[in-house]
Amino acid sequence: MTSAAPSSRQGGSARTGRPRSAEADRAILAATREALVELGWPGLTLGDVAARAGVAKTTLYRRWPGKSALVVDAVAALFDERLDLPDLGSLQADIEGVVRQFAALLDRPETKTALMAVVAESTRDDALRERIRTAIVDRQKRLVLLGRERAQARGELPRDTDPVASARTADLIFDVVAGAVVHRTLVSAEPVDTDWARRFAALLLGGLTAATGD
Amino acid sequence: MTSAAPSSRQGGSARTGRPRSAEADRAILAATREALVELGWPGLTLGDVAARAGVAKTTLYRRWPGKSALVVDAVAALFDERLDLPDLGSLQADIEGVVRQFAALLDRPETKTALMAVVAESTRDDALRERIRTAIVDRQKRLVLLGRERAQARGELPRDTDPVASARTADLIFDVVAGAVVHRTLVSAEPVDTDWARRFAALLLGGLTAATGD
Amino acid sequence: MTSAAPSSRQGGSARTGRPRSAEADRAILAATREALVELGWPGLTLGDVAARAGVAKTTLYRRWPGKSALVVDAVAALFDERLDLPDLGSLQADIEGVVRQFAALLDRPETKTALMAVVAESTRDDALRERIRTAIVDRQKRLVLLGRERAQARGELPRDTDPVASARTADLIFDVVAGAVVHRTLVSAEPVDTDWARRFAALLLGGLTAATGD
Amino acid sequence: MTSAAPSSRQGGSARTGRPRSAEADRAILAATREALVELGWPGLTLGDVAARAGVAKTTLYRRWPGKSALVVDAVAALFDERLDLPDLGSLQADIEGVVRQFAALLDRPETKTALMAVVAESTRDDALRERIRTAIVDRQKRLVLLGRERAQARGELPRDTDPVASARTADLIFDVVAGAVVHRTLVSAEPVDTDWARRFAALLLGGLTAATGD
DNA sequence: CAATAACCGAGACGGTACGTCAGGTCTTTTC
DNA sequence: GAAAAGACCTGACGTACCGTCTCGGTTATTG
Repeated sequence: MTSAAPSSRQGGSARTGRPRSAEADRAILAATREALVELGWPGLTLGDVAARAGVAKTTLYRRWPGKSALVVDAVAALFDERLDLPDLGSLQADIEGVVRQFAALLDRPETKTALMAVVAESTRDDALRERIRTAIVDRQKRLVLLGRERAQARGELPRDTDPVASARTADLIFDVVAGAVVHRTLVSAEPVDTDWARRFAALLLGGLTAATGD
Repeated sequence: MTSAAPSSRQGGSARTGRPRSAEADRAILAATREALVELGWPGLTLGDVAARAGVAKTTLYRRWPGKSALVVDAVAALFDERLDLPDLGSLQADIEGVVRQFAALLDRPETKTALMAVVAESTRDDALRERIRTAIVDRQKRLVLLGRERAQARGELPRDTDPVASARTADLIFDVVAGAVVHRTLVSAEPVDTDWARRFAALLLGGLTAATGD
Repeated sequence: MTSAAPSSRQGGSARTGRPRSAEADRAILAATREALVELGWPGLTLGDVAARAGVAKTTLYRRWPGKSALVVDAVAALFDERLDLPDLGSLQADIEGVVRQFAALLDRPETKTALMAVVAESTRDDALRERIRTAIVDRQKRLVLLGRERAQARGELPRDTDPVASARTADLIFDVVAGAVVHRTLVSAEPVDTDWARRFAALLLGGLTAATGD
Repeated sequence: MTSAAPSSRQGGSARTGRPRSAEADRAILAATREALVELGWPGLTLGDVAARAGVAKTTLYRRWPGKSALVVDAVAALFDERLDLPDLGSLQADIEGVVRQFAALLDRPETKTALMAVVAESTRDDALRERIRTAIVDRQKRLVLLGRERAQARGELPRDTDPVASARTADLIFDVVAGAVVHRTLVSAEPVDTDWARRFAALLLGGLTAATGD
């Protein structure tokens, strides 16, 4: 499940000339993550990334529109790699598990420093917001859907009746889970330990099961 | 309820010399908010702020260590002004109310663009993180405490028994509420409308009342 | 007789990449002289020079280490242009001529204000002193050598026997002539008029012819 | 023969109020020389001088109009102290002696770095030029006059007949001697050793005795 | 001996230039 | 025609020093 490709050539009929090096793409994204670890978002410069990747700055600008988009692509791969939903036997356990995975991901220096920054930029850049949505947000909503399916199969949650309400609830849950973990980790700057994960999962689970009707 | 003063002179024994102009502080913070509205976080420069405030750049650097800290102070005042917790008769209504207030605050151009940016910077700057905590986070936790008190008075929530657990729960709720609203607004980039607020409040309320013990 | 080029790329093997604009060099040096005329040495700023030359400040710093070095190069060209030694028929006349030329040069606003300033800076900056020596001092010693040759051809001075002593004497004469004119013009702040030039030339000529041996 | 007092109160009728501290004057001038030695002219700042002297910057500005004037006063005292004209028995020896004294003075870090700088500034500041003239130049012309008197007493030079021509010649000699030594020391940056002093004195002496008429 | 006037230290103030750095673009030569 | 190299323009950065100002407080002379 390879993550987002960089912006492919826009013009349709491009066949002639030297082809773009695929190796360069990998090197650039790896260099970006590496630089992010060492320097953090504010210290990361495209010139430095280019130098680490053994690539000219020009090449970099030919493929990404700027620093933010590059970082989104570099970080998105980590989300695919690091987040999954192993079946832990109960919805409570599954929630705890994904919460702790997500917290661990946010604790990595690459993501910790970069995620809020690109979100901040995205408030003024629609293309960037769209890139974040497709490369990160929408891809990870699968976890919510999968978790609910399993819980329904186990009988922990009722079957969906209205598909529209179902989708809205999934979005709500995603915002609550992701938002709470991000806020705990980056704003409150407190650890997401076993205790917190358990208490958060209990709160969420209580809310989900209490809301019989709506 | 005046919000955080800028970094006062660190040396304790400061009585001599020309005193700092209090007028300048006000002008600088106002200019910062104004510039934030017009230019957004990335476009905001300290030189421009100084010019708008009719103040020299050096004056600005004498009082704040940098752009981020200044913005935190400038924005913190808005949180004090814009967030309160009028008694709407029920916990559900109180939650809905504060959620919508907070969402409205995050929709203002000053905060939308700046808040995530300073949080991003704070991941690499302990002093900045501390400033955010004292100027914004800790101050707004009062809303959670007040809401719970009222709900307890109404009999909607049980009385606290263990003060330690009580404090931990307050923190959890704060992370959930603030995180969910921020994520909905800035990451998912969807509106916090009446419906969402109602459904979120119901979810949270369910979780709170379901968790009898713990 | 084009004067000193600015500091060329230090690394030897530079062939690739965009070459430095030769046009920029000319524009910068011209702008420097122009700014020097209008603002004088203390008022001259590199930012202003860059703006006049239609060039970025960085371009300027890429080629010169600072204000002083730039001014040396800018002024050196004037020395090449403005000083020569037309054959006026006698050593006395030749000395008078070059003295008045030099005084006229020192009376120009570009040189008057800048020359002493860079010499002052050079007392603490070896690289600058070396630049002054190669770009100005050594180049103008040619005038002394040429004048002596002519005088010898006319029989006004004896032929050199010892080349070492000859060089030392040339240096001495250069210091005396240049030093006296500079001191008269800038320190005593009195004009180098016909009378002064004639009396100075007579003094020097007397010294030269009196010293038969060494 | 105490050298120039700093600018006294301009208003005539000042008698009342606290008088200016004479101690401060001494401390400031000493601090100036000290800072000049350590930092050189370009690195010397009035704030630093004030701190060294244990004095407020205000006090300093109350007495001198700026950096240059202060330095002139600080340096002028050295000229008085370090230059004299002991009778060495012949005009040649006297010239050599004063030349070497002057060169030694110019080799001190205070003077080396400061002298050209204030001269440079004086080209744009008439008050400063006047201060240099009265505090330094005119005071040291005494050496020329004294040397000539002695040489006349010894019979090495003819008695003056025309007082006007006599004064003009003294000025010329002063420019030649001071100029040559300054140029040798600061521009050519070569040492004024025994040999150079002897050859220079010989040249000058030759010029003086050759010029019978005129 | 009180009033007054000028001094003093400290340090904040508005300015201005500094030299550096990053973002992007453009121009070469090489592959 | 893409790639590497590197010069280019733009514009902000944070610092330093300038010379002025505003404080609280300290000497002197004058009344």
